Amino acid sequence: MFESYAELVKEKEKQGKKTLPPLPGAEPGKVKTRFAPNPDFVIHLGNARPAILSHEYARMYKGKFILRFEDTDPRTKSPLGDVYSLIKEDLNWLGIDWDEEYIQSKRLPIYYEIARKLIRKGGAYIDTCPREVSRELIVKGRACPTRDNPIEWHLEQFEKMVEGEYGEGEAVLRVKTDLSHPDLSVRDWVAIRIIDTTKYPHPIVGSKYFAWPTYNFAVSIDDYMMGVTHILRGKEHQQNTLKQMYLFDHLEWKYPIAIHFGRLHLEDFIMSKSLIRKLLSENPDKFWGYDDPRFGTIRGLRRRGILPEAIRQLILEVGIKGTDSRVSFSNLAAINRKLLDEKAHRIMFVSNPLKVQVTGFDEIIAKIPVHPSIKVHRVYKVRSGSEIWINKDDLGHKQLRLIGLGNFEVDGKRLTFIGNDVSYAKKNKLPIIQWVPAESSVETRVYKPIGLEFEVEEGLAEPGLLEYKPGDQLQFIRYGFIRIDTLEKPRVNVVFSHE
RNA sequence: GCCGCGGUAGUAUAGCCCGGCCAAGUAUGCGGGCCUUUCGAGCCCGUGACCCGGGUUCAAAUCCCGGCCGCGGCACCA
Repeated sequence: MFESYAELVKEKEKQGKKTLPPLPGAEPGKVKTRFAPNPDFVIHLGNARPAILSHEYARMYKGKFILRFEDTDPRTKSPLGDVYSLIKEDLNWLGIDWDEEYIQSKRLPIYYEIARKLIRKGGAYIDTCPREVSRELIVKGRACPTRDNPIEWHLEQFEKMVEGEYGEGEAVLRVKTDLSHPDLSVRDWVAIRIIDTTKYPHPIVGSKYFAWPTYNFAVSIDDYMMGVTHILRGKEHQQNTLKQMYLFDHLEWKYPIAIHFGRLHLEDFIMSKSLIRKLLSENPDKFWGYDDPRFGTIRGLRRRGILPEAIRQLILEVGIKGTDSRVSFSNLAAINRKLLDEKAHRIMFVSNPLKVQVTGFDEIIAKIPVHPSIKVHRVYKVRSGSEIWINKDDLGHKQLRLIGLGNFEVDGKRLTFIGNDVSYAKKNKLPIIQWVPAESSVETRVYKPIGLEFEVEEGLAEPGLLEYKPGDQLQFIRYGFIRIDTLEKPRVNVVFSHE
């Protein structure tokens, strides 16, 4: 157990890790945070912010972290059955583990129980006015006349709502707040409404329930009952915090500490759930799915070759500021590059290939280092007079050095060996270039995400590429980092991560 | 329109609560150098910011007021 925040920080720094600013009101061992996604879509980089920060703070203070699925709207934000597990996969991949897991749709009886309690306390009422009528009254600072009915009446109507005797729009449970609050949505906000689940079945509980809690109602109850001490979420929830506080007051509960941070935009990437959904349904041939590397979804970034640790570092760096952050991809790439560089194996890949002949020696055993800091090599035997592929653009020099082969003099499409001295190459600033043996190259297609498009580049890689499998991340020498995506017979498809 | 939050270098962030040690730290980017028997990296040096205007004070990035700009919310969505 740590005595203070200062010690927590010291401990972290000892491990060489980035630290977050202290969490207000946090006591080591007692912090409890949660990440509460709506399973209507896979999570993206923006969602990773509350997830990673909440998790990080919980771990930092040796507290608990909860994963909670907020799936209480089968009508307009219909949860998708497979998304629950996809989100869990994404979180695991990000290195997030959780101590407790809940699904709100399985907790409706709990919300009903609290609703009854709240009605008995006079903190909520059943509104059976037509929706437009209630609306007009609330705008004027008044309310549906049923607000003043006796508590017994409300309790009865509530049971009718639960039993399914009311149809959609015929009755709602409202929390009493302040009918003169400047924000109209705060005035007597809706806690429970009817959703006809015979028309909109819920992927988990089907058509079992008709009375569904709204976000604010379910969140409040869960945060209280689960003992959440700190709520970290985006500033789009600021008004919700206000609404929820009325409920906490009615029930005499203490509100957790809430922190609202700004939005996180990754420039040039689509993060909007609705837009991605639309693109996928309208262009099924153009996009690859939730994990298309052109999308800012967590799985998209993974397929692009972004490491989970890079995402974590970015989020920790951005922190809990209230302002929006516009992060460029090159910034994320810079973090990723640093992590990738020390472990990505090197492969010689030639784009824009041109066949040339090498002469002026007998036979050279070219040793290509798998990685500059490892003493393992791939070996290619090259005889004088044989052909290799190099990038056409590299031919514009008088002399050049071919990695592992030596220094050469350029004469048209013929390269003549002039020595193997590296210092000569350095001294004369010869470009040190990659090449691929002509008789055993690997056809390679590179997909470079550019906005919503792919720039496709065909090229040839050295045979060593075949030692790797989809998902492996490599550096194509003088080209950039790539992630092997799929193997298509003789061809290898890779996704370009970044330079 | 109403309500709320915020504005530090190209980008991101520290500092702001508890004014002085901040002629503002860090990362990335950019420029230059060094090292290395091969790409990359690493190391060193340099570049560059407190939205504007008033006020309080011996002293303001930090406190107060006004303006401007950005963002969020104003659902029987989450």
